[in-house]
Amino acid sequence: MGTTKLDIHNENATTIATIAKVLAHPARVAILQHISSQESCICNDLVEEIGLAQATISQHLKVINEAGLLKGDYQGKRLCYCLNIERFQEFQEVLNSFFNTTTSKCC
Amino acid sequence: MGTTKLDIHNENATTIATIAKVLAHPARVAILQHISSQESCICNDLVEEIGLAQATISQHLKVINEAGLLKGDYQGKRLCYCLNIERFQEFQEVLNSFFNTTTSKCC
DNA sequence: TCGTATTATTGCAATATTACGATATTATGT
DNA sequence: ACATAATATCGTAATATTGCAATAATACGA
Repeated sequence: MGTTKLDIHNENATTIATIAKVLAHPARVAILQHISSQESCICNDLVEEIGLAQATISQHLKVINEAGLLKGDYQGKRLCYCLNIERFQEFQEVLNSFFNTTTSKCC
Repeated sequence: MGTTKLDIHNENATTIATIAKVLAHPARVAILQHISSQESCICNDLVEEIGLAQATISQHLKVINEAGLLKGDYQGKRLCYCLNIERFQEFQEVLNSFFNTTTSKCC
């Protein structure tokens, strides 16, 4: 008991849920916004900006990265994560497709 | 430890995360899709459709309802939940606003 | 190569979520 | 009011997520 029954749901619903899950934590949303606002992203800045421990930020970044939302590159001594805007737009399209095909014919 | 530090994040990020959280489970996405596809929604149908126990469906419905996504109304003997399309579109707008203001200037 | 600075990983603790059976509640028809 | 059908809530168990300190790994400059 307690395990999410991913297998019983249709692929579309699972895809949408997976995407939404990445955005389902304010720290990750804030990280994405911060990355977006910078020319380059330095984790240490994030620690100050978001107000969580370095280890926690690193974990959230991992989730974001595993979702394909980061393009990693090194800049000088510091690791630079950048937003994978193509993948990000893909997220937007999937969600918009869900919103646009979900209507109300009742009440 | 372990508690989500909601308070430290900006209101915007928290709003987006809260909305995303509702969609972050395939059962809830599937429920929304099913409600959308029907003229009326009966929980018992959902149990068959989604493949989860009645109690579990009821719990997910509660989450969806507390997010303001349902307009409840009774139809005969059976409780009829309908999609609150205005609120649903609000969700879409909030997420789109996030997507549209999050860009990439790096890499 | 060595020291330093930065990021990732590990280990652990606490809270949150998910799921379901059992039970309570509620609405409807008789 | 009573029986029935449908939905909500409670209690419990299991998994998932979040968070951080400590530690490991990595990149860079001297």
